[in-house]
Amino acid sequence: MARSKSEDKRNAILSAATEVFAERGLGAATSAISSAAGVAEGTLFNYFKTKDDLVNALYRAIKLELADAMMSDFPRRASIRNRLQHVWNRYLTWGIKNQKQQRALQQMTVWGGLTEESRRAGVAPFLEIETMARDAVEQHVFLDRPLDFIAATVSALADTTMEFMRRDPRQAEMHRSNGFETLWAGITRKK
Amino acid sequence: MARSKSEDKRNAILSAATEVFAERGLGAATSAISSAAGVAEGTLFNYFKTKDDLVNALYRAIKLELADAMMSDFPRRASIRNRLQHVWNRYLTWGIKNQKQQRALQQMTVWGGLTEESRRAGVAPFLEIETMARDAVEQHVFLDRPLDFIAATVSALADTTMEFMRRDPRQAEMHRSNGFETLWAGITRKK
Amino acid sequence: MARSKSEDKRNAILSAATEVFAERGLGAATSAISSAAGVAEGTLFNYFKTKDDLVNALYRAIKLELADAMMSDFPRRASIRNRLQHVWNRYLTWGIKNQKQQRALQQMTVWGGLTEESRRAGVAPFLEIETMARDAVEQHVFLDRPLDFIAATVSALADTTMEFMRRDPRQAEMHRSNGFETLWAGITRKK
Amino acid sequence: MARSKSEDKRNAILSAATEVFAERGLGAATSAISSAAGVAEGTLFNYFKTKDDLVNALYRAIKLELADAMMSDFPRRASIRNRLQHVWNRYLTWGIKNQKQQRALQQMTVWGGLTEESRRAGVAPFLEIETMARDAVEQHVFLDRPLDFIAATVSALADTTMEFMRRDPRQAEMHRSNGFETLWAGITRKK
DNA sequence: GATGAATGAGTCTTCATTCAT
DNA sequence: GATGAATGAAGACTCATTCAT
Repeated sequence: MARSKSEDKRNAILSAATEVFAERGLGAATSAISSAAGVAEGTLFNYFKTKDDLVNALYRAIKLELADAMMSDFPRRASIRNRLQHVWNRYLTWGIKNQKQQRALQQMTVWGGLTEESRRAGVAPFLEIETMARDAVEQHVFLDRPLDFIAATVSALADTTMEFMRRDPRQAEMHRSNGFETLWAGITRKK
Repeated sequence: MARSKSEDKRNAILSAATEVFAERGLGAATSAISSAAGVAEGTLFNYFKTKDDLVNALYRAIKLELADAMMSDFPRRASIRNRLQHVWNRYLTWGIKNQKQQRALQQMTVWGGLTEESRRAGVAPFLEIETMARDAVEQHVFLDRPLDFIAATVSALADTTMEFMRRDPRQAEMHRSNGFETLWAGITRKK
Repeated sequence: MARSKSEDKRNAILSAATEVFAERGLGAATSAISSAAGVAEGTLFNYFKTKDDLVNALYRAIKLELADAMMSDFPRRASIRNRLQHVWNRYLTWGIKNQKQQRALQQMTVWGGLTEESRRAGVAPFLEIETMARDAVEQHVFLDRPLDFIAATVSALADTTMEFMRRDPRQAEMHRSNGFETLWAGITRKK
Repeated sequence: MARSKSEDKRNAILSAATEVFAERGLGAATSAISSAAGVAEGTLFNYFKTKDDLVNALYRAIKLELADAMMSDFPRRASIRNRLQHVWNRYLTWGIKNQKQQRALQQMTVWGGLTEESRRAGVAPFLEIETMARDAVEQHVFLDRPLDFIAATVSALADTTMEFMRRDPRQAEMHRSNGFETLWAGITRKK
C-alpha cells in the first residue's frame, strides 16, 4: 500500500526524532526534530498530525524494529533455556547497537501520552515470547508465577544489564551472562 | 518581626510538587505547583530560587523520608536474608503507601538536572545496605558480582514488584514474596 | 516556498522599537514594540533572537542612517571650517528631523549591552571626521588636544545645541550658529 | 524640624540607592537598595512612599550636596573668569571625588520620572551662577547668548571633561584646564 | 506537497508594594 | 517603627501548530 508523500521523508523524521528524543528527552522541540531531519518545520506536521502522534508512531516503529531483531530466527523448537537466552541476547545486542532507539523507547514507555492502541501494537509482535513462557510454566521449568510478572522481570533485568554493558564495555560479556544467570536462577524451579 | 518563612508553607510546596510531578511529570508548570500548594506564584520562588532548586530539594526530602522508612530498625545483626528482606519489605510498603512520592522520585532520578551534591546526599543514608551487600559477597552468600550490579538488580526487581502490587492489590503479598524469591534465588549462591 | 522573512516587517519592528525606546527608554517591554509594529509578540523574536540583539541591530541601523545623512557630499577638499560646519549642520538637521532616532540613539549609546562589534560598526562610517580632525591639529588650526577630547567636545556641544533647537524652533538657526561659534572658538587656535 | 523615624536610616537608604543606581542603573531593584542599606525591604517604603519618590528625593539630596560643594566660598566679588573657574573646578573636583553621586545624578537627570518640583528644587541653589552669567553678558564678557544656553554649554563641557579626567587620571589637570579654555574661548567675547 | 514565517498561549522568573506580626 | 513573607502583574522568551505562498 503506497503511502502518499515520501516514505523517505517520513523515515528521516522518525530517525531524527529518535536521536533528538534520546538526547534531550521528549520535551525537545519539534523544530529540533525537523531541522535534524533536514525538512521544514511545517513538513513534520504533514506526516504527523501532532507531536503526540509522532511519538506514538515512533514508539510503534521502534517496537517493530526491535521485534524484528529479537524474533527473527527464534528457535521455536529449542529448549526453554535456549529460547530465553535467544531473546535475552538479541535484546541486549540490539540495545547496545541501537542506543538511541533504546533510550528513546525507554522514555516513550514511561511517557503519559501513549495511546492504548500503540501499547497493544507494541506488544503484539512479541507474542511468541509469551507462548514460550506459558510452556515453561506448564512444564514446571519456570516457577508458577503470573506470566506478565515474569515478563516484567525479564525486561527489568535486561535493561539493568544493558546499562552495565554500556558503562563498562570491556566486561560486557560478563555482565550479559551475570544478568542471564540471575534471571534464570530467579524464575526457574530448582530440581 | 514579620512572619518568618513558614516551614509549613515550604512543606506545602514540596508536597504539592510531589503530587504534580507524579501526575504530570517534571515538565509541569510551577504555577500548577504553587496553586496546588495554595500560595501565589511568586511565593514558590521565595522558598526555592529556581524550579531546578525545587526539584533538587524535593529529591533530597523524599530520599530522606524513604531512608527513614527503610532504615529505621534495620536489624544489623540479623542474617543476610533477614536484612535484605527488611529493606525489601520496607521499600515496597513505603512505595505502596506513598505512591506519589515514589513516582516523583522515579522521575527525578532519571532527570538530568540533579546536582552531584543532591545525588550524594540521596545515597548517603543507605550506606548500611552497601555494607550488608559487601558482607554478603565476602561470606559467599551472594554470588561474586559487582556491588553496584547487585544494587541495580535489587532496585529493578523492587520497582517491578511494586508496580504489580499496585495494579493487583489483592495479590500484593504474593507479588511481594514472588519478587523477593526471584531476587534471592538470582543473586545468592546455591550451596 | 513560504513567505520569506520580510524586510518590511523587520523594518517595522526596528521603527517601532525606535519610537518606543525614544519615549519609554530601553526598559520598555518587547510586547510594546511588537504591538506598535503590528506583529505578534513571538514574531519579534523571529527577527531578533533576543531583546539585546534587537537593541544592537537598531543601534547599527540608526548609526548607518546617520552616517548617510552626515557624510554624503562630505566636502573633502573644503577648508577645515567648512568641513566641520558640514558635519555640524548635517547632524543637527538630521537630529531635528529624526527626533525619535536621535533620542533612541542617545539611550543606546550609554546602555551597557552594546557589543564591541556594534560599537566598532557604529564608528566606522565616520572615519573621515577623524581624519579631518587630525589634519586640523597638524595644520595648527585646532588647538593641540587629544583627538578624542575634541570629538567628545563636538558631540557634547552638538547635542546641547540640538536640544535648544528643539525647544525653541523659531530660533533654531540662531542656536545652530551659536553652537557652532562656541565650538569653533573653543577648539581653534587664535592667530 | 525633627523628622520622625530615624534620619540615619533615611540617609543610609539614600546612600545605598546612590551606590546601587550608579552601578546598575535606575532599573535596579529596591530590594538591592534596602539590603545595601542594611534595612528590611519594607523599611524603605516607610521612608519613601514609592520607588519614584525615592529617586526624586535622592535627586534633590545630591543636588543639594553638589550645590554645597560648588557654591560654598563662592567668590562673589572676583572677576567673571575667576568665578567661572571656581564653579568649574569645584564641580570637577566633586565629581571625581563623588563618582557614584555624579553617575547617579546623571541617570536621574535623563530619567522620565522627575517631578517638576524636584527639577525646580534642584536648580534653585545654583541661582548665583545665573546671576554671574547675567552680569557677564551685561558686561560684554560673555557673548550675547541666552543664559540657559550658556548654562547648558558649561554643563555639557564639564561632564565631557570629567569623563576624560576619570579615564586618564594622570592627565587629569591637563584635561581640566583644556576643558576650561575651550569653554572660556567658546563663550567670551574676544576684545 | 513543501515551506517557514506568523502566531499567541504558556513558561519561568523578577520586583514594587502591602501588611500581619 | 521595623520586618520580611506574600503577592500577582509584568517581562523576556519558547514552541506546537497553522496557513499563505
